[in-house]
Amino acid sequence: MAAAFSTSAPTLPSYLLRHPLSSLSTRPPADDLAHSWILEFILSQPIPDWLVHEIFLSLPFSSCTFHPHLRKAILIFLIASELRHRSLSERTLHSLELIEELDHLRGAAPSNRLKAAYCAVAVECTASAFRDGAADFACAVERIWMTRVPDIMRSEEAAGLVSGPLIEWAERIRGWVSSGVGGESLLNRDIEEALQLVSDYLEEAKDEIGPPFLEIVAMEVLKNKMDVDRLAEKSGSGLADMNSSLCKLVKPDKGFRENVLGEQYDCIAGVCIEASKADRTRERSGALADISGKESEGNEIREERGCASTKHGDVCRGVLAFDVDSREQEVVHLNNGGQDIPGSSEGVVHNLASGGVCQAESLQKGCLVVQMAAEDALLNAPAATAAVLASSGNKSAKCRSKAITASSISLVELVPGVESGHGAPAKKKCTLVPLTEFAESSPYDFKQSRGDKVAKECNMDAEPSNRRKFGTHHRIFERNPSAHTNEWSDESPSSVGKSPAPLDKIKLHQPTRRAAIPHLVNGKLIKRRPIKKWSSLEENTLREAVVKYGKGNWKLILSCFAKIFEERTEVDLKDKWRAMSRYLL
DNA sequence: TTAGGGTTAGGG
DNA sequence: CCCTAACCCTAA
Repeated sequence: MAAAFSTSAPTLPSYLLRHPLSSLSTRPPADDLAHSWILEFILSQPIPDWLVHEIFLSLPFSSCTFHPHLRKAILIFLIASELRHRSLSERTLHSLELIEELDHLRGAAPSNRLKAAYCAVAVECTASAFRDGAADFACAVERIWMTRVPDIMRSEEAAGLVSGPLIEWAERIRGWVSSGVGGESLLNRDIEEALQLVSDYLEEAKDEIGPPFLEIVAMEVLKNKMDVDRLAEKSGSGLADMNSSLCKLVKPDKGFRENVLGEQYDCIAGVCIEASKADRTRERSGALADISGKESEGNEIREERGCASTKHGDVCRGVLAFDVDSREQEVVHLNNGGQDIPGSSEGVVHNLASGGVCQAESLQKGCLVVQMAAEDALLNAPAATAAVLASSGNKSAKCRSKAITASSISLVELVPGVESGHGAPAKKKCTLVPLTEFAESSPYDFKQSRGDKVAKECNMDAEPSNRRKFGTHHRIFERNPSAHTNEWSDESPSSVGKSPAPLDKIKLHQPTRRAAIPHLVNGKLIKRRPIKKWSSLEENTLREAVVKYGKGNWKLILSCFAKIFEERTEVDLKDKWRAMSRYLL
């Protein structure tokens, strides 16, 4: 269907063409168009950040080039994510710089709110470092005020971030550093002010980029009952499929609803179910999962009531059950032009705090339009979802995609690979590219116009020295080596105070492990971990987890039952299952 | 990250 | 000493 859109775009209704992601002049590779729509839609949904990331990784983008509009949406999402965690870091600064460069590229005037937010974040980062100690403060001043800020002042693209207050702060802080006095006033700063300014800018930015393409399409379909016959007639066979789909969507027959639409809901339901489970695991430090079924109160009820079912007809029960904070829940009936969505008699549980009915409707629209407009990607949605589920915390599983046909999804093989040995054909290296990197990937239109100057090296393993520099300023298409904060990882106590984790890998929750490397204890060399007998709880959990997730998904199982499998490794799980299998045989 | 072979600790 | 469970190593 994406191909149909790309080849017969002139016949598209004008309201579709108004959206940046439908622009003929800036169209990404056809295969990626639908994925861009989906990603843009997903970014706007009230689902956990890590899940957005997982879905993103499951979208088989064929190219590393992204539309500036999509990149801006990603950057806004990343900043919003930090805001939700009440965390402002130099990564926030970096994201704001990237946004300013994107705005500059399209000729948009610098935003005053953006300037204010940038200044506030820069000061807050400095204040935060100041609170951490003199050494951190000195480093932060060096990075932010001696390097970053002068760089943006010099650079053409990010100069729009420079404001009077920023210059004043730069002078003030440099003065403090040189004189050694006066910095104490930084301690009195309130992060709330910075958070509010960033929040204000985000509101403006979200208004500016507007609703997702898919939502606009869905809105039109649902409101105006798009004249699909006329559209199809105009477009010829290219849109015949869309015509057919639209007819079914607007007037869905039972079979279609159950078999096709239901499947889409099934996918999303599955993702959300796992989101709910995994979030519970994370949020409660792994206090999960009495899988014997004793746990049946509060949020868990959602799952037991029906979320766990993935059979058609059941899939809409408790679809959006990813709220883990026991916030108010409400059952909302989805309605499609007076007709219930299949299986929706029980309604959709969703998070009112995140947008209420609109969110449920958005999801509904997304499903409808995804079915209509992104057939290429969404026909593979079950496989993609399976990949998400199978690889939550198990990234390489995506490369193998056991449960997925090879043709169905290329997943994260987005990164130009390294040559394999023995003269074998070059393989794509299965390197995961976090959303942050794609937000920084070069826009295809800009890339073409500027040649290799801005070409992004997608291989995250590449040495920074291989990357083009633009003075000392961190170019929009380069990673920022000084950016701190790893928003995709759960902060572990052991990581506090240490160097930030590399940003090119997603970190999922890891249970604490017993020391495995040979080490000295009281002068005695410990070569291996002490033997820890498996409890019956662990054994039972493992049995049920294998039934649930399948043998071989040890990382996923460990992640889901981190609390129960405390101090176990995925290899331990594998070994134990092997031993148990032997016993059973 | 996983699978499978190898090694080690501990109980009988 | 043997057996088994738990743990380790390493190729793919």
